[in-house]
Amino acid sequence: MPNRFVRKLENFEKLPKTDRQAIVDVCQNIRKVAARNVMLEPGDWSYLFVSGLACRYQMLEDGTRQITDFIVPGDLCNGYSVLPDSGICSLSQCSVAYIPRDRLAQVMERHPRISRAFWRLAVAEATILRAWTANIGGRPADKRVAHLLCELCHRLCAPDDPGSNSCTLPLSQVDLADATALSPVHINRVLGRLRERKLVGLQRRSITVEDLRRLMAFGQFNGAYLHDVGAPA
Amino acid sequence: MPNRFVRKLENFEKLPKTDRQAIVDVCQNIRKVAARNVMLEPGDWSYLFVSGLACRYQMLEDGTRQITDFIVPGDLCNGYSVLPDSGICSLSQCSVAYIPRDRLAQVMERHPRISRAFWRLAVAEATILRAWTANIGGRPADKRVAHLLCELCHRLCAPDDPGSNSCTLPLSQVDLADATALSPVHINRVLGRLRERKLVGLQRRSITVEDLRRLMAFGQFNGAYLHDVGAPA
DNA sequence: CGAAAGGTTGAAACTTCTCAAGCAGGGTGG
DNA sequence: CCACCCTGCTTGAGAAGTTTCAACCTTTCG
Repeated sequence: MPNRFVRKLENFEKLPKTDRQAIVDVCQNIRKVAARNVMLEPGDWSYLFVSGLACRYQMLEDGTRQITDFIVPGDLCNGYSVLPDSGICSLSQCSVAYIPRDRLAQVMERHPRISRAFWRLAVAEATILRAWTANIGGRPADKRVAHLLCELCHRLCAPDDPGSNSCTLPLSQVDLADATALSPVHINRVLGRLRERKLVGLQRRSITVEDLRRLMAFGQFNGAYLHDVGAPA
Repeated sequence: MPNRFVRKLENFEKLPKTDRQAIVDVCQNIRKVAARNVMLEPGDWSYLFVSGLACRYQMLEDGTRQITDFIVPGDLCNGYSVLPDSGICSLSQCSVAYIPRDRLAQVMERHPRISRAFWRLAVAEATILRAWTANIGGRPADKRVAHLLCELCHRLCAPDDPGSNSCTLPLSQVDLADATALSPVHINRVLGRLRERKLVGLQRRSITVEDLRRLMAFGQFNGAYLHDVGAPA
């Protein structure tokens, strides 16, 4: 199950078998979390997401919820940066490996390579966050939405079906609005236009990317910044 | 000189003297970079910023420049995430320690604690990036500008003068526009209003925060997310 | 001295938001 | 099984915030 995490780490740092095993060992305590559940980032546990989709968000002073990033299988959430008014919310049903904080520290102590891989991974994730900022700050609504959907497809769907040109995302329109910093009403209109062009399909609580390649062109999406994190094996 | 970096790392992980020394040793090759210089993130070097202010940016398809974060003394830029259309630009004169990539790898190999501290630091920086997203996505222009200025003051000025209530930032209005995702014209008007309220002062290529405490209240700034990185010793 | 860069100001245009009302589906209790 | 409610989606119209265009000014620099 945590293979995907190991695979991701090995994008950065080839790990000897003992290191890989150490990671697998530490990920035994897996639990299911229902969709639409707020998961407080706890002080003593780290989360390794095994399946499902979640998002990190921040509440602003005026009651707005800003989603700051999505969490996909193979992502590690260490509760170090617990802030008031921020949290993690599952969007679909997720399974999550709960890792005691001190065991993780122990593993890093004993396997320096893992520490370094963690660092590289964190740096790569920062690149994704910057692309998010650029997307929200710089692109008009329709391309912004398209770009975000493309990112999610790549991070979420690609590993299971590399050549896939379509992918269903468990997002409500309000979720998308909070992620793109647009109003739900506007999101609805933008999605309507994307649907007219047969780029996406809309369901009650999910959005299907029908033609990923054309959507990428439309949203000027270049996946280089994903740094192959989560790419097919 | 790199003391500030060590100090930052030790926010996360107490380092033995040998580790601290290893970092200092690796930071000997210091060069000056003039203001307004594009510094390509090179493949073989890491940069440790010692003094000055720089920014990371990303060019978008329509020619917009989006600044995604600021780089302050004590920040480490490892060129791993070199992307097309993104780069680093000095805003003031900077001094930068150039560190050969392989030496840094070596240091991490020999000093596992340093790797772990690097990881923690990268995670903390991600928190700052998320706050940036939330700021751009969620706040109206005036508060957004105020918030950004507050962040910069905290990261840039505080270490030198903890209790300071004012601080001069080497930013042109266009820089601020690119950082906040607002047009230069609008930035100009917003700054005009902040000046009327005696919150900031405007110079030709710099902005002075005159009353940081009031500006923080106005921009609803809570520095918790800075995670004490760069905080006074 | 001229040119370039940064800043200032006004007016019109545009994107996006808000408010408001209405519809559809899915689950629940009667 | 139906009525109901709740959530999520849809649509229209007016309002707001922000952008664009354009002109002009000021300072710096070559």
